[in-house]
Amino acid sequence: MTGIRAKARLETTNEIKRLAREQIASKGAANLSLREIAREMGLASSALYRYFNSRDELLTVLIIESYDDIGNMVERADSRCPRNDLLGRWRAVSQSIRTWAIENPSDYGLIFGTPVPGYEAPTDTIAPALRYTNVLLHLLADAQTAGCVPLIAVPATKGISREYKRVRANLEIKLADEMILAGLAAWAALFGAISFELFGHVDTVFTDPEAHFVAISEMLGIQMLGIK
Amino acid sequence: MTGIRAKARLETTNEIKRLAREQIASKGAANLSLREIAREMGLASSALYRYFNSRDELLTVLIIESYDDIGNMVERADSRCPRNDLLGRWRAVSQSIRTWAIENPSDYGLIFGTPVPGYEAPTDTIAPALRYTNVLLHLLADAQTAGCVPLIAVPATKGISREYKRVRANLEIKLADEMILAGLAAWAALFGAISFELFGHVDTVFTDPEAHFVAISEMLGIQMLGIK
DNA sequence: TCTAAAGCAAGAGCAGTGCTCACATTTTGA
DNA sequence: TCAAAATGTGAGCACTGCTCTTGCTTTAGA
Repeated sequence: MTGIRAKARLETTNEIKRLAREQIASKGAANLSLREIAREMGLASSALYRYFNSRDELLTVLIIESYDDIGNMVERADSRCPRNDLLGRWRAVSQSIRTWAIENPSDYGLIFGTPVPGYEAPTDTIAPALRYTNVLLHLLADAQTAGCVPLIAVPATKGISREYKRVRANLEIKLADEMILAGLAAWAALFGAISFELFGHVDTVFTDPEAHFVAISEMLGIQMLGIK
Repeated sequence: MTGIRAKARLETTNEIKRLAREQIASKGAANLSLREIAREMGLASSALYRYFNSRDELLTVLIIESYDDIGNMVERADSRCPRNDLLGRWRAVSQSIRTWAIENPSDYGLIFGTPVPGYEAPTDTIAPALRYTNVLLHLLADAQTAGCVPLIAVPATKGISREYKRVRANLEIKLADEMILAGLAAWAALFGAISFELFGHVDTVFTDPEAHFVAISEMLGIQMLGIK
């Protein structure tokens, strides 16, 4: 039997992660201190290295868990809506992304903020990071199937059709040019708005950032799904 | 005469800032090390504190300079256009922001990326941070005066009119609700698109990110200025 | 059941960080 | 000329991540 020790190891590992999350929430990911965790647990700092090889490894584990978290969240938000209620699905998806971002600001910063030079996100993070994007892609595909046409057409600029042909090839979903443009623009606006809010560029302007976010999301949905 | 010393002080200050920018570009703002700067300059680390009271103060100065830099750029781009060529001004403004971001990626990251943990932006940064935003605001005001109405109206969501009333009061420019929403949404989309491009979220998809950016900007201009 | 191996914890130690302070030295301006 | 202000030094404090040796305890196999 691998009894006592295995169980203790699991508990210790979880306790480390729990305290790490607490620290990240209160003082930011960059100020995560292994020594402080050890102190709080009544351990020698060196003992932690039996459980995580480095500070970065601990961070990576937490990040992956978060990615799966947002993936789950977005997928569930989407699937709770009737499949033909496209605007409702868009609302649910955009709202769930913002909620997650606000609840996990440091994770959001790690994913969508300034890349840390030298820190290479391990390949383990790529797959979970794509889950929420796929939700949008399927939403766009369903919209196109339902006959939706974005309100604003693709402006005639050189090179665009060639670029979007490449996108279509990569994505394996045959989206029209205007749908690609509308989708990417909405995506950019969504994360732009969240970044502004989270990184403190609008906090002097708004008292109720959620109301503003909802309005933006609403507008994007109308444009993207071609609702008049 | 305040000769030799004043000149030397200016040179030393500039050298510190130069090396700091170098470090930020290569290792990220979070890993900016005053001791390393001192080492590279052949100074005692304590000597740097004659020029900047703290690491945070150095960061603040760099941030303010960056804000002024982008502010200048955007203001000049705008002023080079005929005042009544609204779409032309929007094109110039959005294009100049992207250009600046690409030419100064680490400065862009410093301002619009993940905030440096523990760093609290002092009030000195507010004024320069508003310069580039004011350009957009005046553009919106001119558009409204010219009779432009955004293509997509404000969706009826609770709290929005109250929020935008506050915005109007703060900004001293009487913009209609739909103009505020359209402007802020365009603003968010712009910086969202640039962040995606700069922080490496689309580099596997596009070979010509500029073409895509122009298309987005074009679409936003049409929506915002109500061009049919 | 006894024993060798593997797992775990401790504590000293290294190299790094921001920052302070007492102390010299140099330049300035009255 | 001479005191005051500006500048640079080096030691030192409290903190960090991480390594390594040492000793103890649980585990698994003969």
